[in-house]
Amino acid sequence: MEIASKYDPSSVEDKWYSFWLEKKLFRSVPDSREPYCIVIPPPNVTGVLHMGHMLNNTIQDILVRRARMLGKNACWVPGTDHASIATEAKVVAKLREQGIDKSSLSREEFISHAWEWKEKHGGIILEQLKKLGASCDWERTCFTMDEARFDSVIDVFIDLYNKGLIYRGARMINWDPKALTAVSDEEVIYKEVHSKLFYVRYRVEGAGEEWVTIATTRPETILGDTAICVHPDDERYRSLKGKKILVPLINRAIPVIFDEYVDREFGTGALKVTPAHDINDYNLGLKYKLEVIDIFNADGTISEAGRLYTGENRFKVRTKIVKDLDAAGHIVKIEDYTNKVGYSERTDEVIEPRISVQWFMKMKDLAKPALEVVENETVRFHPAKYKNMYRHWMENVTDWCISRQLLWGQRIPAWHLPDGSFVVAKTRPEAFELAKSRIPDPGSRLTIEDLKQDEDVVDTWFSSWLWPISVFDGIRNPGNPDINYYYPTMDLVTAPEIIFFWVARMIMAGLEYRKEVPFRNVYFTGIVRDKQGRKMSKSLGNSPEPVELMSRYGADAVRMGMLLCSPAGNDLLYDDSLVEQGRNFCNKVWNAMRLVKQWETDPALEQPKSNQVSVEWFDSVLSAALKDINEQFNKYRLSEALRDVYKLVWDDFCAWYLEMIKPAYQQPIDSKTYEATLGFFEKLIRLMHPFMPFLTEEIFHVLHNSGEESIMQASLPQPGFIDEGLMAEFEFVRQLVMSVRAVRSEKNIPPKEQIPVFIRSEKSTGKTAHFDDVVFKLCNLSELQYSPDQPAGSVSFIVGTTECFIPLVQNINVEDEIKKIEEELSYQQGFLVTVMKKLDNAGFVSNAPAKVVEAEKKKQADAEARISVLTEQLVSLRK
RNA sequence: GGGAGCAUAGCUCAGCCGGUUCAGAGCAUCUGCCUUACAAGCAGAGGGUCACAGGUUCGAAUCCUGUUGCUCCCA
Repeated sequence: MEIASKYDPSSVEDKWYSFWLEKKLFRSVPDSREPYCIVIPPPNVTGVLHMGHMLNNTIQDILVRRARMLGKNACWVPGTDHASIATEAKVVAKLREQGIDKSSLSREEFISHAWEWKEKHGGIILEQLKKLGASCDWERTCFTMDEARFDSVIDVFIDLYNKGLIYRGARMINWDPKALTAVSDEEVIYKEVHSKLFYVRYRVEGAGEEWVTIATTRPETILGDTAICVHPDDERYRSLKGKKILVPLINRAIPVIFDEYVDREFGTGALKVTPAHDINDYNLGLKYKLEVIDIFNADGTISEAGRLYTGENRFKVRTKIVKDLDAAGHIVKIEDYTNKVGYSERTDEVIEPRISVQWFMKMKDLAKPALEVVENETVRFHPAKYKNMYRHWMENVTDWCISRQLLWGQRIPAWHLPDGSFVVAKTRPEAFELAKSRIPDPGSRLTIEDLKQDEDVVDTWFSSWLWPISVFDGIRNPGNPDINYYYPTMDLVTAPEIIFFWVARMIMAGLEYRKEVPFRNVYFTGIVRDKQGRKMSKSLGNSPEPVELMSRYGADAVRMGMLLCSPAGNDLLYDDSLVEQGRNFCNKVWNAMRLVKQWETDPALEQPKSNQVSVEWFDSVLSAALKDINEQFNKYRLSEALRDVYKLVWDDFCAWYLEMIKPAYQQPIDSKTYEATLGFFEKLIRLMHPFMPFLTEEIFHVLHNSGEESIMQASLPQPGFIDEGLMAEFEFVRQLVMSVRAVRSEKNIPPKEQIPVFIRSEKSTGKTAHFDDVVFKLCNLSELQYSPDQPAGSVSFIVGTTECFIPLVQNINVEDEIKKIEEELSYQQGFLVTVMKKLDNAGFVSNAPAKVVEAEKKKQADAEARISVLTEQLVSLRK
């Protein structure tokens, strides 16, 4: 059978994914094994797979596949979230294309359109994840709006309301004038913008030509001004005491207030106060009981209350009002200015601070225990530096605005009564009962139809924070077998940017509803950027299309490429060369398989000593590597673990071991070595499987079958005996071989030409005792001799402290040799000086630990030995 | 404005509790090879004042202070 010399992932990947599905190898149900569970950070139904998902889900798959091979009952629960703002925007846009206006539809009609949209587009990402090899238990796929998750949200809302943790009230909130909804503090992105600082003078009432000048970036809000504020100690404004100021253009008289809040250095030291449109002004307003004039409509146009420019857009009005103010003589000057402006995360619209009646969740009490479990490492962060950020947020947490003025989502289970009060209950009849019980008059005329359900829905994150519980239906059925078995989950893999949106709140929910953290470890991935360090985005067009990338290079290659360069929490600068490296590695493994596969065994053949020692050596190398890799995984250093695997397979196995045991062309190999090699190979592909599932499954089946149907059912290899002595001995051999190769390369001796090598030593202390034959083979020697003398006409080199020689047929260039040795000598002498400096230092010898002093003494001895060898060589060369 | 983090080879990073021939890895670069598994490969080579300035110490890439530059988070 001819095996292609290039690995072709396209002929392999779909085949094995279908196989895994067919055999239900991703399926998990509770049993007596130890559980290992990950819940997917639910991607948003409006999204398509991007490079960030690729990285994130690759890591999850590695963890899950590894856990499975460690004998755990591994369960990876997939799902999506409903993304109320984003989805609603998509649906509105689609309806508009069809000529349908959202406002012409009833709530129910709109929601049925949204469901239709979700059914059509909502599963795209999950399908794409299958290409990546994601071993999710697809039978468990959840959605934040399906029945169990929907009900859980409602139940939790009611419960928290009854516990007094949810309240309704008028507060300054972040208003998105495009989506026409409130958003939480976390959904506001502050961006630096170049704007203008306008100096506007206001006339002081009654007093002829007395003016006060304020500085503002938002002159349009002048229409909502209800006070001017200055610092009580500011000499400049002493005279304003008891006076009134006239708002320009509309001549409303407003008071002057004195408060230390004002920064005297900023602008003119006088501040216009617009309580309806700025959070700080709002607080001043509360303090001084100022009038609140809301000059904006929900869509960001000026309202009737503004008196001028009614119905016009806020930004257009800014230009207009400046012109009008200038014409009326109110503009003093205009400066360029850089400030930070809040934008809506979802719509990129400039956020309008607005006073509005909304639903809030009290965070302080929930935050406290949630901080505690991270501080005491019940939940571990990887990397740990994110604890700082988490702590800072938790200690300064503000109440969470959870209501959204949207239709797509869980409608708030509050029922308003005609008298303006409300009750919170799951159903209308329940609400009615509750309402009746509140009314003191039994003969009340209240009917069930009088109840009006709140129009708002809850924030999508109010679904997501329950995810680790709700995917197992643990809110509605807290004692069910799934939740008891799988919760708490083990690892969560997510991006640091949602540490507050999601991670913090999941921990709160877990502690509140299960009295137990939702996961043990949080692995923070980096952000995937392009080569220039820019975030990948659609508008920049700097992101490769993941599915296309996988079909070009293979999913295994992409997985490797992504992971190789992304230690936890570090951003990954994506470049195709990373994926190429992954592809090349796959090909390397493939070709190693081809090599081994083509060997013929001869049962009559004895195992040569060199093969026996090679097998023993690699066995130790493998064990040592497995030990290291286990440790890397324990520390969640996945990228480093992969690097170790890469080195083990490519360098130690392919470049050294296979070359050591490789039979001559078309010669058979002894069966003992062959079997050992197959054993190694299988251990290696099992080790590699979590990283590159497809290639390893293919090779697993090509090589031989150890009984399991799939590599997924095989166990992960574990370290055995490590022969340190043998490994150290081989290090000398490795150095020797590399030196001989270097000489060959330098002297242009063709690889095919056999050469002799002499080692200055007594045979009895042969440096390569166990490996003589290996050296012979790897260096293509004609002879390997141990001798106390230097042969004539030879070049020399030093391995460790041992002198070696290669006699040359051609004349050696004495000058070149001398120069080389002199350089080496001067390096060694310099080195010796630094070592002696330490050893001559009484402080060092008396203070440093004995081990360190010993090491320095060894350095001294080695350096001296080498210096003497080099000196001798110089003497003999100069003869 | 408040907080956190980072600065090591051309690039991306590792380097733990200060001490092993400690200045490393991968990629990239350069040189030579189509050597019967692999040119998606093999062999070899060059490349760094560990941001800067002080300090602690017998000893600092590592600990402390300051400076500069960059990044992130929060308001």
